[in-house]
Amino acid sequence: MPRISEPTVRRLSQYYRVLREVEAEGRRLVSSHRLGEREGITSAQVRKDLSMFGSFGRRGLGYNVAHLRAEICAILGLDRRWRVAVVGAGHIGSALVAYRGFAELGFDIVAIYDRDPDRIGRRLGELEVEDVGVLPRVAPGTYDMGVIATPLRAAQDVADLLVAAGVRGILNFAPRVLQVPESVTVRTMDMAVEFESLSFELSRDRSRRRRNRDGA
Amino acid sequence: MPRISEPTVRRLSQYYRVLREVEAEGRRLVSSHRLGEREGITSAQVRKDLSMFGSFGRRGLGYNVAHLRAEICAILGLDRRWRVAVVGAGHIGSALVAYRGFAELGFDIVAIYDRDPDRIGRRLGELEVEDVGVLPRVAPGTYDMGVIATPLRAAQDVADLLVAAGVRGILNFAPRVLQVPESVTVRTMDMAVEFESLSFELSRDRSRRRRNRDGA
DNA sequence: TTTTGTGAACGTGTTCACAGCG
DNA sequence: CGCTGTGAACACGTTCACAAAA
Repeated sequence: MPRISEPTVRRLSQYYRVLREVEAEGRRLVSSHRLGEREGITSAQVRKDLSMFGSFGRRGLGYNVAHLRAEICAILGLDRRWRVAVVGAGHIGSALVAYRGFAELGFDIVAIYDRDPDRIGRRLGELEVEDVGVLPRVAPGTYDMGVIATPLRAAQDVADLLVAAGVRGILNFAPRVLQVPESVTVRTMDMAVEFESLSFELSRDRSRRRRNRDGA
Repeated sequence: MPRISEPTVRRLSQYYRVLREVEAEGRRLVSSHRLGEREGITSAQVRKDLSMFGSFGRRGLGYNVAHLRAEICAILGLDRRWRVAVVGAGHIGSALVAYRGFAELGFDIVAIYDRDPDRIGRRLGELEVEDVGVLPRVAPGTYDMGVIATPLRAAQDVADLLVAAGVRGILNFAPRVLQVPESVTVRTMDMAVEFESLSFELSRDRSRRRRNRDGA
């Protein structure tokens, strides 16, 4: 199996989304063209991405929707459930706990922590906000992933706590690059960067605009 | 001025952040090495990025912090204020309105809309939730940018409304690629893609792990 | 004929390495 | 000597174009 690039993984996620839609529409087969179209991806790119993992299609016909969906599901590691701990019970943390879409994909938010005594003990859906002080005492392996939804100043400390608790992946909402061991993967959602990239684009001369790219 | 790539713009945003920190620390000069270090960017990359816009440094010394900060501020279009309308007064929309960090960068959230009668009229900080039905009647130019923080099914309709209202940039939290005219720029924050890219990474054999990348 | 799978060509972004200047 | 600015080399991702298969 060749090295898989980050853009390829992100697109697999998009194909997976389209496949679920297409499956719901009752189609049995889908071409690389149709598969990429909805997400603005060329058919050549779709075929190249999929060919990294095997030959899933049939020449002249396309891909079997159910089969390809199952393959990508396994490739992305979505054929199991992931236990996620959220740290920070502010707006973002609450939003994540309230949103049901992640559980559908296999990501169960099983705990939410905060430092603020006013928040500790409050109910959020099925969960009760726990004191982040007890996080260092959870058994390793309790959580697979952590989400950092705290103010900036707490982010690195929380990252350290999550790493100590044995998480192997972190989704970070704080606008800062986190120091973590090589064995831990971090993805940062940086809204400031997105806003600023919009303002850069809007500040440019209209006449020299390029194709409208979308991070999707 | 050469064509500026998307990764370069995102890094400018990161340099800008470091420069504000470094300025607060009272430093007058900063080297390309120090400037990139905190965000995990090499000094060569820093110099290359900056050289796209001019020669801001002094050989043997580095860059003047205040001056470079002002230059990047202008390049990113942060030397003015941007009027932002948020559509969707759920958790994400509320989080954006409550967070003060964006105003510091020049992004003023000046309105929040929703469709739900239970939410319309409610106060969120300084704002009152307005009926999204009145959005088509705002004067063009009232908003520079829009944020889509609605459920998936409403996203494209809201995008159309925002475009009709004359916004030129959209920050989209719905997991879907939006159809907009070429003159409008969209950036999508897709949490499902981020979660799935984490699960892909965590599912891979540890031994073949690569350098830990961070989208920052 | 349709559509995949894929090497080869291409384009773009990153890194190297060093000349140039302070 | 230190650090920037930058062409040249390199690595990587995308697109092309076509043989192969249904």
